[in-house]
Amino acid sequence: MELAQKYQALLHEAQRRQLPDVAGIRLCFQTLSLASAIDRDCAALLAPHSLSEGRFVLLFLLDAASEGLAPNALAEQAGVTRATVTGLLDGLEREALIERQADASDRRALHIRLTLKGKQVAKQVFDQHGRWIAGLFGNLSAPERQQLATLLDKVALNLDATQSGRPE
Amino acid sequence: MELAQKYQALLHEAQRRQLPDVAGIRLCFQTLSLASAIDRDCAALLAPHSLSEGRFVLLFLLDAASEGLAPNALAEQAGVTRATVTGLLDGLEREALIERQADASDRRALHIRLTLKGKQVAKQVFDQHGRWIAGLFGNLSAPERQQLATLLDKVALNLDATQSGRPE
DNA sequence: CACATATAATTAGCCGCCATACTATATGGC
DNA sequence: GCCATATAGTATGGCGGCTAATTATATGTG
Repeated sequence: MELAQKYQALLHEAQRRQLPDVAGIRLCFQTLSLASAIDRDCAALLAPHSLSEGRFVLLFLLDAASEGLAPNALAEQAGVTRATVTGLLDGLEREALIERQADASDRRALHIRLTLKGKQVAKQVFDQHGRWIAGLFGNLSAPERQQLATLLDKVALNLDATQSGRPE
Repeated sequence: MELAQKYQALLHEAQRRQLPDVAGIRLCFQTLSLASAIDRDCAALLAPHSLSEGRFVLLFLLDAASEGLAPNALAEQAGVTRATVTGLLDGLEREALIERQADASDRRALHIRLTLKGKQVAKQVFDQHGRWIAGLFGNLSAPERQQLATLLDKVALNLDATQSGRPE
């Protein structure tokens, strides 16, 4: 695997300094590089539709909610702040994929719905995205996948443990 | 492992729709979630020193170059654009960790060096960072680490293959 | 030497994330 | 009903990534 350039530079230096556990550093950088590569690949897939990952997530959530959703519900489900949702919705509205409608029972609130165009793009993109993501681990056997999932879980567990133990 | 909120929402919906290969989707989200968690953990470690990951990388590279480095060299090694380096250096300069000096032989160019404060912070942070990163995979056995590395490499290989095969 | 081209560092604008503040509105207790 | 508090969506500014443009400088060719 080719590590992202910054990780190559850092790793090269870690080796030069003969830091302990260079292999652990390398493993970390492998994980991060792979994640970056996946993100980059995903972005390339979404860009022709004028979508970013953030916009894609909102599109997906809205497609699943026939009655529309309020921005704060979108924020909750997407795991970002309301402020961020405003910007993402601005982009989607600019592309005529969504429309903002007033809420009848709460003058502060909005309902966000997909336009017809939005629904069409959604259908197209989800199909494409689904096929792409299904192929990501396509060269791993079922046992290998299980193995990978278990190992990732184990690392995440360690991360959670060290994080909660941090005296901050 | 607890997936990032947006992935939980997407996965929930993928399950609801009975998409094929939900396990593959889940595996992808596990990888991305772990990477995000590592990034977040790293950011928490660096923040008390007024450093972000980007700044840390530059600090590290500069610490390794006793004669200083030019911004374009930093950009190359860090794998970002010169424009991005300018912003990062601005931040580091603001914190008095670096100084910009004119290059005697090329009026367009600069030399970037660590200040004394910069060297001290660097020493402290690298020590801390090294211990942190060494502990990341601390709960994996040596064979498990090897396994994880191999699996990550394999996925990355697949990603590279599908990417170069893309007719763009 | 003149000039076309390339390069260095920075600026400006876009994007997506955050936190904070703001304006308008809703809620609940007294 | 009044008022303190909370909430909805947005604006603003910071940050770090990008691209393209800019100004100053360097290079190479004829």
